[in-house]
Amino acid sequence: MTDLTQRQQQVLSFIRQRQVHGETPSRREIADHFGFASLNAVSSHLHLLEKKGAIKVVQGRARSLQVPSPLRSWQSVVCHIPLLGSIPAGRAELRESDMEGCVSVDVATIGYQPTKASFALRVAGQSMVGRHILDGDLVILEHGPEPKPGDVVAALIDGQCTLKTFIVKNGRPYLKAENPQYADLIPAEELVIQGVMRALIRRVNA
Amino acid sequence: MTDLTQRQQQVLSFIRQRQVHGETPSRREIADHFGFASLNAVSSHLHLLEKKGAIKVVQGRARSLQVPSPLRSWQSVVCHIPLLGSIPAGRAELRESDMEGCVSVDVATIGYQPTKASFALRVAGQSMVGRHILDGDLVILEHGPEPKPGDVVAALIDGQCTLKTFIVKNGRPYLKAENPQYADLIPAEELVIQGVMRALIRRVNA
DNA sequence: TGAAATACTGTATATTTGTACAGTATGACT
DNA sequence: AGTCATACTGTACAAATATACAGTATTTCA
Repeated sequence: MTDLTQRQQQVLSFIRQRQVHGETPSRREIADHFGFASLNAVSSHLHLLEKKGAIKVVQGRARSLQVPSPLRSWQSVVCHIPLLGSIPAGRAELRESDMEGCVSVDVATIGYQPTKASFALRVAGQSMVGRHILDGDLVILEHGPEPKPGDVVAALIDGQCTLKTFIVKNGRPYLKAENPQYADLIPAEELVIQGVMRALIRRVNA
Repeated sequence: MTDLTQRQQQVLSFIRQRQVHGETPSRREIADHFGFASLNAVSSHLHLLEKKGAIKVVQGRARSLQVPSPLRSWQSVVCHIPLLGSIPAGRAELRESDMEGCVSVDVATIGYQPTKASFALRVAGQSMVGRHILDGDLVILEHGPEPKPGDVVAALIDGQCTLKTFIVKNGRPYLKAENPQYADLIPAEELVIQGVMRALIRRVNA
């Protein structure tokens, strides 16, 4: 396959940019962007791009350019999970005011399909290093399901949302910190469990 | 704001589904999907959905329905990183044949803008537990940049791509495993460093 | 020098698409 | 009974859009 011309690359990356923002450009919009007076300038570029396999043109459909990529065939659905700063007492209603950001990950990577009851938290403190969860890590949790012994859960303790390990001792549930310095055991019945950990994302400073 | 009718929810989720696949449906396609004989059925639904704030209709533009969401304003650009099964010797050319999957994450979450030299690996073995990197974790790396002391790097050792810590001792670079059981020190000059770790994603089995 | 590919202008047209208007039917609520 | 919102059929039309054809200038390459 021939390589792309400079101009063709420009057109391609313009289409790509628009795709990211959720809109496939029409031929007229491409012409406007590059200052073309003629639509045929766009059309011929698109033809060449298709001939070289860089794009796929669906006949007769508006705004339906497709940019295939070797990655594309591996991609799974990307879902968006609210990153909460703090969880208010009571139910973990996902209020807009508590939202601090958004975590977007594909389903295959985190290994499960998030629901409306999914949310993310940023870990504060070293209390879970024993489970290899570090300060600053981003944890994705699921609100609702009953935790199993050994699960990492988020619980509301003194108004603060804290990560603990859920354990059962003598038939009674407890929460445990995974750090020798914070080796306290809290009866789980006194607490509201906000969610069960499902995934973790860590960024490493360059 | 009024709640959505059952039918309106159906229409909305159909639009959402198509959006995920990269295409916004036209009014005729929506009509076809639901078996409407009239376009006005679609139009009135869209009007009501817009009135209730569930969608945004851009006037006069084909396939330009937008589905706003409280999350939307927080979303950043999602990028797609190839998940490699094995890295062949020599340059880390991203060949299609080595691709095993695709990791999609947004830029804000992993904290940097990946390039074409970015790739992901699945961690095999316990050699990096000391750095809180576990067996099965997914690591995102950047090919190219010179590692700094203390960075986690992927290196090609005996044809296997392995994670190590990059350290400098007596002015000479070494690679070190972060596990007392594998406490060997390898001179870095003998090896090809494939990439520097930038982020980590861990999935927790439900 | 000549051929071929690229990069455009200019004009025209068929199709897709959005939009408007008129009307029917049904259920919920007052 | 009457009003209102919802959920459609049916028809028509204008704007947006894709597409085709004819032609020019420039570069590349043989």
